[in-house]
Order: sequence, then C-alpha cells, then structure tokens
Amino acid sequence: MTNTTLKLLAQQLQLSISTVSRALKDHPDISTATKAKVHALANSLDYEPNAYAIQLRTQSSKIFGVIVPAIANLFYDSFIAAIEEESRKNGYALMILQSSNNTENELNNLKIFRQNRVSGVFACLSAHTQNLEVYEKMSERDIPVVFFDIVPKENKYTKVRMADERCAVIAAENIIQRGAKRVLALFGDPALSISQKRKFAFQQFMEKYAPKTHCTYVHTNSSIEAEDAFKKHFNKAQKFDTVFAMTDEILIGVMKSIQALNIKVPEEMGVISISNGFIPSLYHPNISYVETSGYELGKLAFVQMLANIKGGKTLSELTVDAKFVEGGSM
Amino acid sequence: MTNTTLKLLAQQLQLSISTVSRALKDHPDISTATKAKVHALANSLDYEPNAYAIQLRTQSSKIFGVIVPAIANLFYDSFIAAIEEESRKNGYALMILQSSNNTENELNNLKIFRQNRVSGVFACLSAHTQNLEVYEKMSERDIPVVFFDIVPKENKYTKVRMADERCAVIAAENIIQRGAKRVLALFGDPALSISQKRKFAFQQFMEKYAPKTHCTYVHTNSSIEAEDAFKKHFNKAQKFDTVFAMTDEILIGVMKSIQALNIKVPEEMGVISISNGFIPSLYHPNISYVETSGYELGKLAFVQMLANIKGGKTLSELTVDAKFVEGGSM
DNA sequence: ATTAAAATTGCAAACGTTTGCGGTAAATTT
DNA sequence: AAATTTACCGCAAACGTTTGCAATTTTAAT
Repeated sequence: MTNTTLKLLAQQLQLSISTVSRALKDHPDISTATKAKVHALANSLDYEPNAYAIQLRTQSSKIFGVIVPAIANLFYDSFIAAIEEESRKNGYALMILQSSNNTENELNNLKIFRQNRVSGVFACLSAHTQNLEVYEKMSERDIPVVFFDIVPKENKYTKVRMADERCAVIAAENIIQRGAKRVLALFGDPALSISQKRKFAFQQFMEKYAPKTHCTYVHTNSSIEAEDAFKKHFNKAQKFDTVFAMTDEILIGVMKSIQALNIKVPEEMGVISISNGFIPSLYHPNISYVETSGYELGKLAFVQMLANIKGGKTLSELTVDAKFVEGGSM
Repeated sequence: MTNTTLKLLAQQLQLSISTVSRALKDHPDISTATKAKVHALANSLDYEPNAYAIQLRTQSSKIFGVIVPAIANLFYDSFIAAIEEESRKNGYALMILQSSNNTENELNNLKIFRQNRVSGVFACLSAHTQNLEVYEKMSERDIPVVFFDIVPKENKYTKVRMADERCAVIAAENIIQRGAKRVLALFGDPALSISQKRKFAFQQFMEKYAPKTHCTYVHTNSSIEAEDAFKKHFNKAQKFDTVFAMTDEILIGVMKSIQALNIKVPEEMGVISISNGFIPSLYHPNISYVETSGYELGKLAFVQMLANIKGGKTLSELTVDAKFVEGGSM
C-alpha cells in the first residue's frame, strides 16, 4: 500500500498542499473549520509525515548518533538507556553503533552519522584512537559532539565523565574507616588514563591519611588475572584483610577467588569496588561500592547536548558525582 | 560550513548534476577521465551523499528499527550486538528504541519507525501487548517485521526464538543424570508463554523419565522472590538436592540464598540454569547452564529479515538450538 | 457603496538526489 | 563521403515537505 502524503490529502479535500500542511501543524492562518476537516482525514488515512522529506527541507534531522565500544556492557547499557529516555522525551531518536574498540569501525560509524545528517553525536573514544580529525570534521558541519567516559585530553571538546579521582578517594575513606591493616588494591590496564587517575588518587589519599596501612597495588587486565592475583597474594604470610576492585571486571575475579577459598565477607575480608551497582548486588552480602552511574552520565551528557544545540557552544568538562553505597561487605 | 552537494561539484567541474551523480557511482556511460576528475574533487571536498535526499528519491532507507523491552539487559544486549554487526556488514544502520515493557511506548516507537520509513523492524513484544494491529499497519506499508524472543502466537508472522522446550528438556536430562532425588524447579511469570513452555516441557520429561524424582515447581517474578522461595523450601524437612533456574534473574536470587546459607555447590546442592552464560560464569564453581544465545538469535533474526526484504515473504518460525555448557555445579 | 483591513488560502520554489530519455560528437562501417 | 553505430553527457521531472509571498475572499470601517 502506498503511503498517504500531503498531496493525497489535498486532493481528497480539494485544498492546496500548503493549506493541508499548515492545518496539520495548527498554523493560525488556517480556519478552525478546515483544520478540523484536515485532521479528520489525516487520522482516518493514517497520515505519517515523511521524516526524510522534512529533513531535506528543513536541514535538520531529529536523530542523535551514539558510538560505544560495545553495546553488551553493563555500563554503556545504562548510559544508552538514559539518553534514549531523554531523547524520546525531546522528540529525538537514537542511532547506535558500536566501535568494538576499533578505530576503523569508529570512522565508518561517523561516516554513517554524517550521511544521515544526525543532529549530534555522543561518542566514547575507542581505547587507542589518537587522531581526532574526524571529530573536527563533524564540528565543521555544525554537528555537536559530546564525548563521554573515554574522552580526549584537549579541552576544546565538550565532555562528560565520571569523577574518577573522587571515586577512588571515597573508596579509600571507607577502607580507612573499616580500620584496614593490609589492603590489596587492584586496578585495570595501566595504559588507560582511568586506571592511572584512580590509582594515583587512591594512593595519594592512603599515604596521607593512613600511612601505616600497608597497601599492595596490582594492575590486571581481566577477570581471570584479577582472580589469580588475589589468590597469589592471599597465599603470602601476611594476609590482607581488605580488597579494593577498581572495576566490575576485577570485582568478578576477586569474588570468584573469595568463593573458591571460602573466605567470609566481611569478617575475614572487606570488599569494596567501583561499579554501577549491578554486579555488587549479585553476592551475599551485597558488595559495598562507590557508584559510577552510566545512567547519570547519560542524563548529564544529554543536558550538554541540548545546551550545545540550543545555545551554541558549551565547551567544558562536566563530571558526575560519586556516592558510596553500603552493601554489607565492609 | 555548508555541506558539499552534487550541485556544487557540478558547478566547479562545469558538468551537469546527473553526470556527477553517475560518475560517483561508476556508471558505464561516463568516461574514465571525467570519473577521475569527479572523484578527485569529491574527495577533496569531503562529499557525503545526503541520505535523506536519497531515501526521498528512492523510497528506501538503509535503516532497521529495533524494539527491545530494555537495552540494559544481558540477553537483549547480545541480540542487539549481533544484528548491529550484521547490519553494518550489509550497509544498514540501526535505530534502537526501548519499550520498557510498556505498550504505549511500544506504539510510539513504531510510529517513529514509520516516520523514518525504516526498511524493517526487529520487535520483541512487551510482556502484555495483546493488540497487534500496529504491526499489521507496518506490513500494510511493506515494512517487514521480524519478531524475536517474545513473539506472537499466530503463525502468520515471521519470528525467531529460542528452542524453549529443548532447553528445558536438556536441563531435565542433566538433572536426571546427576541422580537428583528432590529438585526445586523455579520458573518465571506464569502469564508468559515462555514460562509455560519451559515448565510444561520440563515437567513432562521428568515425569516420563524419572517418575520417582520429587519435583517442586514454583513461579517467581523477580530475583528477590526467587531468593525467598529458595530459602522457604530449603527449610523444609526434606531438603532438595538440586535446583533449576529458568532464567538469569532467578539464578541470581538462588545464588544469593546459596551464599547466605553457605551451601556447598555441587556437593550439597546441584545448580543448573538456562542462560546466555554471563551470570553463570560469575560464581565459583561456574554454574552449568543450557545456553540460549542472544547473539545467535540475533544472527538468525537478521537472516530472516534479509530473506524477507529480498525474496518476499518467509512466514515461519525459526528457533536457535540449545546446548549444554558444563560448569562445575552439577 | 466604496475602501481599507483582516482572514483565509494557493502558488511556486527549494531541499539533494536519481533516472528515463533525448542530444551531440566521435568512431566505425558501408 | 555518407550512414550508422557508439560513447558520452545534459534536461527535466520526481520524491514529500516547508514557507515567503501573492491572491482571493470576507469583514469592518468609512
């Protein structure tokens, strides 16, 4: 069946296309009588405006592009869920593409976004993307870009991210409060700035406020590595009494070791992590964590995007605050 | 900066728009010389065809719509990841909207899809959507719909889903093989056909091949309920020695109880579930499960979609096979 | 009854493509 | 050298909207 168009409505009503168009959007020029007629027919014929014709005419699409390393990821999921919600409220739809942490895919995705003339893009950089030229190209075309999570260093870009240092500090505070004597602190890939920031802040804080607490710092790149690291260090003479996991991935490894060794939490071992909350809720007792909400980040990113679209440029870095969520593991 | 268009290229090269258009797509009518010139200028000016103009002219967009109850969900994630991959390979992009299991949202999303004249939609029904009229409306507009996971009963629709009965049977087989005497079998919302199917198949099989095994069947609607149900039944005089969880959500509740009661797996309690594998891998020992891969389902759905677009109608139900994955919990 | 103002509606161009068809010049055949 | 084919290119319409402006009708003011 062929789609109903303005032309069709106009013909059936013996009106001009322009009148129909205006009637449909309550233009004051049109009499209430004809408005009623037009609306009636439009409804009964299931008229749906052709988004492509509109965009072609108005030069603006109601679509945002989103690039994430992976959709199947607890954190990005909730980020996407948040901007999807906001987008819908504001009459936008989302086009979501995953880079798989691959720069080439990232480029291709950006291209699709350009071809579809998206109104803006939310981008999480691939781990090793260095060349930001493509993103410049978006700006030249007046397509705002809001970076999130993995963001470029230069501060000419609009970006939102977690308050990484604060997270680490809050974790450290709680570890001190527990009265930990020896702690094992596990961090992620040392090449990533997020790992560096969190470790640096954590270490600084511990050394300043609890110089007598013995801390062991280890970098691991996967759940398995974290699991092994835990076991290895647990077998030493001086056992640690508290473990800090920088990410969910690490926490998962840690918890497998804890279960395997049948260690009692929190009596024999305190556990604290940085997370969005899902993984910590899987265990008994629930793991205490510092919350980094992808959802909140999404909301914030959307605000930035809207500001960018409406009022011109807002070149700044915004961070979403961290808060401690008590489980029962400390 | 204004986008470069065919018209601009044509002007600069002193050619007609049609020649430029044809040159860009290697039309045999155009001489290699001019093709070269056109390509050169197009490249240096970063020409990107306007997808909206193309769609308007050709009446076909290269976009698929996807409706899921929630993006932030292990299963749907991997489904989305799969169709995203395939879409990219085939030159399509995805527009993803979530229904939040709310029929009104579902309707709105479909509307957005219609307005954007998507080439097809992948839809997972909201839990309680009864009225499929909207989907009929898509078909009238020649937009193919492939249902996945939660699918309508009528077999005039194209659908892909997990082999629910097989899953349940495989689980039952393994429970029998373990030599279970008493089993607690936990299923989801009894209103959902997926729960019914799995329970029916499971029960049938157990009664036929292990009539002496005592089975308790319970329906629960959340992790918490599952957690409570486990505890409640575990306190009875005759303890069960094996537990079956129909979904990840249920498994999570079960495992919290198991941890809380400090039950040894698999010695004191055998555990088996139906899952895509992520949650089972979180525990020690890993939980044995029957695999229902969202990823595989996605691949299958895409095949169906393509068939539908290319060769007309393929009205049938396809299921993706199940297989048992040994953890260490049985 | 004229004229001016206000209320309605229609015309036509534009957005950037694609594509059937017709046109011209060069190459080939007679 | 005329006739025919081939190679290359341009014209113009169409896709479905939006919108400035002009045209028409109605209402109000003289």
